[in-house]
Amino acid sequence: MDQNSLPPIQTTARDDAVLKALVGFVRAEALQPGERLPTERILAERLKVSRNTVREALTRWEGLGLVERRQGSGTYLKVAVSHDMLHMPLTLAGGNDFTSLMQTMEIRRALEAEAAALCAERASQTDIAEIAHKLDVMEQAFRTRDGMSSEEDWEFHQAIYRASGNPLFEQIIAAMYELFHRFWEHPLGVRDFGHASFSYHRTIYERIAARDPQGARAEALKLIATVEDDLKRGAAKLKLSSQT
Amino acid sequence: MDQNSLPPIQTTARDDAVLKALVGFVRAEALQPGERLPTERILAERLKVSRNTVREALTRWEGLGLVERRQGSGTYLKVAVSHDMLHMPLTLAGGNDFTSLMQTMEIRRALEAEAAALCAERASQTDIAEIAHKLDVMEQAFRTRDGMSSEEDWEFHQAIYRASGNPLFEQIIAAMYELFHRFWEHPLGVRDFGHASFSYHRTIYERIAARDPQGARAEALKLIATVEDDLKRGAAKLKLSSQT
DNA sequence: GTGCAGAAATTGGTTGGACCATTGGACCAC
DNA sequence: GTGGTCCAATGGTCCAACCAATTTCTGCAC
Repeated sequence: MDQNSLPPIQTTARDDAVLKALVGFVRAEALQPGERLPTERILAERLKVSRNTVREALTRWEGLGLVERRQGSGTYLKVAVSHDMLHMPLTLAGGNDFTSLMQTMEIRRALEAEAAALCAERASQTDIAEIAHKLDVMEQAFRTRDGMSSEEDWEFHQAIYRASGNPLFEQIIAAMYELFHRFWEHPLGVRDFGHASFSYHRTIYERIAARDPQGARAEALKLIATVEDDLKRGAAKLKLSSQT
Repeated sequence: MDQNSLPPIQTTARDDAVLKALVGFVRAEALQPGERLPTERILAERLKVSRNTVREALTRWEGLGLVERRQGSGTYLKVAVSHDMLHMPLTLAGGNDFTSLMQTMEIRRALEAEAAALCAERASQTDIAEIAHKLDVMEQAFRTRDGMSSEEDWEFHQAIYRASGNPLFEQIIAAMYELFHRFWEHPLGVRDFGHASFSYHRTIYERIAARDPQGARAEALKLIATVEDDLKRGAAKLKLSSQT
């Protein structure tokens, strides 16, 4: 017998109903990320539920990163929402040692290479222009500030993930990046980090623009390899003892 | 100056504090997944916060899938928690359709290949024996039940992820796999699925046992490719219209 | 008019208390 | 045993008020 043919009955789903209504509202008003949603009090009144229920629903959305709440200001949409969204919350048992750091780099290596290849296959001309622009900005920042271009660097990579046509790349690598940063800016410092990988950004871009998936993948792998080397060298220099 | 050395002061973070305390409680009591947490009323009293605040905190955990609430019964732990968890809520626009499924397959392709390669490099003899065992079980199940070996199949892959030495592979792919199943068992049915990919399991194992990272990666890619083909064919057969 | 300090309104965060709906066990009649 | 009934425990919802951060308005000094 198929278990799915007899799903458990849903007796109460107030807050789910609130979220559904909210999705409808966002659609109807064509709200964009960054815009403010109605007040909790207004929502409660309009939807004929208690403010408490509204808050539980919004808390869930906040936990999923869909909205941001600012006390005294309001609740703001962070990403586009739709009624057929699928949530896949994933919690990682992150460590703070060097081993964990290298583990995030292994994930990033796999995804970065694939994203670059897919991007070379599927990016539109607009996408490529956007990537080129981010590259220019990054190189400019790199020269004027001599190496301190982590923010612009990141934006360049994000543009590639977006152009890959698969939003999961950006989401997963962003999580890795956060884990990465927790460790990296602190014990290692930013110093001359990034010099070695600099030139590969342009070569990746060139392979993408040339519609060469395998080339893009190869260049991305080279870039990640230099980053990993930098990390290993930095960690060795600091005599980190956690690499068991 | 390092921004991390001067974190913004948290004047209100009651519910975060509640969750932190709860992590401590789970650790102290060595609670296992499936066990029941204290009641909301008790938590509120013990932590000297209002029950509403406790509820907001638990709502967040529930949204992240860490905990399950059953009215009239209690709140139950679903997964192991720790204080250095990293939450990575992934959101797919497009829900239950074929596009989302293919997007998860792209992620899996990237990670599966990397995991197989790392496994070939780093697996211990014990790991390899374990993988061989899972492979035998799977092949046995495949022959006796003629294709219905999804459970054993999955265990084989998990053994590889574990032997890669990086737990992130298993965690991330597991999330993808869950979505995969939700779609695959229901609209597509299990039918003759898996026949095409069957032989690659053994070839992957052979490359791993031979310590051949590139070979293992190549075989893993072939396996994923056949799975993707199967999915496309199955979806086409069902005349799914969501592949825009 | 301009600029700025302080008041007032707005908005999310928290509290405490009440009641409802579901669950699961205890108890009872048969 | 079987089936039902009752009851206490527990999560779900509601209300009304107040706190804290933010934004907006107001009015005064210049």
